[in-house]
Amino acid sequence: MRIATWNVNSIRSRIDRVEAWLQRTDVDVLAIQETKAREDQFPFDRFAALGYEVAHHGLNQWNGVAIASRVGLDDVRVGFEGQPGWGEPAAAEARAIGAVCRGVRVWSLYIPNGRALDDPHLEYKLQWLDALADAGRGWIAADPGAQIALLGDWNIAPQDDDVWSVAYYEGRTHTSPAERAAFQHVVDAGFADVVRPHAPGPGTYTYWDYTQLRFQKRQGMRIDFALCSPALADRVVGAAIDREERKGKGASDHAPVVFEIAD
DNA sequence: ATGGTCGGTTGCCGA
Repeated sequence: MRIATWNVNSIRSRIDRVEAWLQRTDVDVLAIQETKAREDQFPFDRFAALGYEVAHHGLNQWNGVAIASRVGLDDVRVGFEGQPGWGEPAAAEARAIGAVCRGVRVWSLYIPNGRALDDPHLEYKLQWLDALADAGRGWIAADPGAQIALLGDWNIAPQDDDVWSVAYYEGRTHTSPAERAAFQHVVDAGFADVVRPHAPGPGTYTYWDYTQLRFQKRQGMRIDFALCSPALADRVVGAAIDREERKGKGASDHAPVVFEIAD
């Protein structure tokens, strides 16, 4: 079974690209982030025409997460227990949706950006990841054989090799010790990055800023990850980052990340 | 050359 995660940066503006990509890549499950659409705006029909069922959670023009599957989509969950809110009053954003696809509990996650080191959004990001780690630890404790995939845009580059320039990110979000520690909390809860062993760095990225010709200059970041529970990680037989999809007019600023598990 | 780019409830904010 082939599973992928992709921050599409608006499903409505990217639907032609997503459709073409699904047709040529043969993935069974796609976790999507930043749909930037309400439920009534999501192009469910375009996915149905390709044989994919979709569970989507979108509240407004921001965030938005979905799971498209052609191997079943059961027990859909919107958000996870303990997921922190944002705003005044604080409310849960559309950043997490889960579903069981052929026995695998798939989560599509859009971790808060953080915005700046001195911005309250950074504390929100850290709390969000700690809550996810706590929830994930509980899921594995309840069932050590659980097949769980935490997929998405984590907005953190865990290692120095994951950014084109360590110096550039000094004083910015995504590489700070606090953010890296928060990412590690999820790893420590039992979830392993199953892509890195198959797509090692340095110079291996999943995101390139639209500005400054970052893609053309190969100046990116690895911030999109597939973290799997032990039982699922044991089944992974391959993985790749589809850098080709970042090319050309109309591309998302993120590339799809794909991994394959043995049946 | 003090800039450059996308997206959407666009003339501003979030990424």
